[in-house]
Amino acid sequence: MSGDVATGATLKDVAERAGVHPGTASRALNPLTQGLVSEATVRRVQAAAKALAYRPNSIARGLKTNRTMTVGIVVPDLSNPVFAPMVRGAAAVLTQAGYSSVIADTDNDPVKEAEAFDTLRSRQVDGLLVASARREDAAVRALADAGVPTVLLNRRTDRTTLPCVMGDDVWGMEQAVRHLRALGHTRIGHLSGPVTMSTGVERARAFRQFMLELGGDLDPELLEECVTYSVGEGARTGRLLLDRARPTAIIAGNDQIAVGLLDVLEERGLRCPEDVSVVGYNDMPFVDKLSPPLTTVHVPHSAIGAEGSRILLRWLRDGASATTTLSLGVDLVARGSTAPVPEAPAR
Amino acid sequence: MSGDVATGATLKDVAERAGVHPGTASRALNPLTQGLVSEATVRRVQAAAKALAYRPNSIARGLKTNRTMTVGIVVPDLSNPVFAPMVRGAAAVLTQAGYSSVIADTDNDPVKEAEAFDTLRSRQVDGLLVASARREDAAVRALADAGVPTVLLNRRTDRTTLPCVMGDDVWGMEQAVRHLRALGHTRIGHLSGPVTMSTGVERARAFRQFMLELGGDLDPELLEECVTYSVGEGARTGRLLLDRARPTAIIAGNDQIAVGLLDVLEERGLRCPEDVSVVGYNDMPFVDKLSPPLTTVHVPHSAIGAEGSRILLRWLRDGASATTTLSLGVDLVARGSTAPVPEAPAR
DNA sequence: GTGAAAGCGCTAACAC
DNA sequence: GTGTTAGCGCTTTCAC
Repeated sequence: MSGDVATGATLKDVAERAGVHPGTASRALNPLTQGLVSEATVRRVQAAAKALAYRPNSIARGLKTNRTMTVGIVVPDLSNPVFAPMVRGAAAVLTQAGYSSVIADTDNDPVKEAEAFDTLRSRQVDGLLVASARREDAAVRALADAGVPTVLLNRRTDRTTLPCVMGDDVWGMEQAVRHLRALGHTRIGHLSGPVTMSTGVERARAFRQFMLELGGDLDPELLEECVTYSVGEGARTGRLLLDRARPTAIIAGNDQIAVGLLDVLEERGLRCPEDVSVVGYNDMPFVDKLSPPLTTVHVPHSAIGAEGSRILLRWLRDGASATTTLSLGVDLVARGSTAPVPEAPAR
Repeated sequence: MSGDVATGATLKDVAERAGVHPGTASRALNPLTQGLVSEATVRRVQAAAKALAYRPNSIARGLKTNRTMTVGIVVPDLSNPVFAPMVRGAAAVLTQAGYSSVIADTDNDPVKEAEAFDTLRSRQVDGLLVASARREDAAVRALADAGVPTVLLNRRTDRTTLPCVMGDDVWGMEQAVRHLRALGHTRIGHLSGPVTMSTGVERARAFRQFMLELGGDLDPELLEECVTYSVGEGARTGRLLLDRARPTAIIAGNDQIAVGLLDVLEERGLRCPEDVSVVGYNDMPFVDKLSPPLTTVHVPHSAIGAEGSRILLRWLRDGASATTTLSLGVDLVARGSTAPVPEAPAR
């Protein structure tokens, strides 16, 4: 018998046992070509396959068909609560369609990202789901130029024709500003995300737009930029902002930044929401359990992964991309960290 | 030229361009066999490879060498903050060693777990990292029987010889009980994890052991079992426990359960930690920001993934498992949810 | 030091 | 309906 225990029986073994040619066995086992084979043979082959615990070697199949039924998923940081659900949503759809998911974590490092693309292409993945794109991303551009089926998740590159699925940042920010304006706030600060990422600039741009439209104070003093999406940066920029301005409310670029800001507020003896209202972005797990529970914009991360996968699957099936940018709906979730503007100015 | 844009040049193309035989090109490109080829040829081949942006087809290599340099990682739920860092830690070590990680999310479903194993073996993964094992797990047993290199993470099966890396549950629980006893608590409840999982029973067993050793009230009234590790189950069992007993402290099977319990405490008008102290388990991200900040046992999930990968890698290299069970150190992190036992009994 | 040739396990075009 | 054949891209004996 060929093949060791872990490797298992080969198609040739099955064919031999069923007394047919390997080609016939192949046809009998493949649902699509099964019709070309007599029913009796199909049964015999299937019985043999079962008896030998035959497990098709999909790698050999891939070599022949030039399709591996594998998709690469590239994320900047899997332990970030934003990306794990995205991967999960993607993997669920892909598995359903018979695809496997190869994961690569770039650790927010452009070099590692490029290496990941290389490795993944070496492995002949049929397509790529990329959540790690920066606005200027040579590696992603190379992917696009090479014609590798690729769908961007959550973040997009500037001037790219690659399909992209993301939360609707403009609508999310509109809801945030509207909510705060409705509570009477005009002095609203913004701790924006990194300018190197589309989410950072697009939310910041939308912030300015709606402050203008909805009549808030568009004071440059109230704007601060985080270098990364992190608690530490939220604290750093929070201090900077509070040092020179007296906002009654602050919108953070994401929930981590908001958490850092909350720490700073406490450190300064400022109460949230009595003195300063805070709005986050993403609605990470358990931010509803913070004190105060965080008002934030809920983004359907799992759906982003799932929809991205569907677009990629369609691309793979039809052989052509649909250059869609899909903006998924987001919802402001009002919780305890926002309240009406205080009578007297803060501090 | 063979191969389309996305597929790229093949080894044959490189050989042609360098004016050598494909076999020679193969040797020239492989660091291990490079010595067999003249330096001049090596340079010519490398130049050709570079010029054609040659990307070795690792799937073809795998077919020949019977190694895919791929590891399957199976988790019950990637969006659970416990497993994402574990996968990340594993992937980092594996990538470093030249392996890719294929992820499978079983959604806590034994059927999906078995299917995942099947798919992964079909794909000829060289080994498996399994974090979804239940105590009785036929699929995992089949893996072990088949001799598939497999390392269990975080949870183990009963009577298995498979190597396993986990946090030291006994030591974690000892610290939890000791901490509470030191604060004067004797009426300590336990909302244990599912009995179907090793972590559930082992923590519960350790709880009983140390309550005995350290002189707590080992009253069956103070014990409750969760069916899943979830906020909902924490709330359900929390209500049950509080309905019939008056603990001054409760140790939860994990942080999610603790969060559910915290909700119930509030719903009953019981203050934490003044009336009831609460201890969680895992130290999920942001439980330090809860109100009160959760005292919990920190488990090094990322290290579990990393160490598990190292054991698997060694197995793959040496061709034999070392049947280790590696218990990684854990640390109780005392925060605001635990306090000295109140003078008057709770409620 | 390099070329020739076989073959990993499978599929697909072509016979019969 | 089923067998035959070729070959996916690579590695690896075996010659020379």
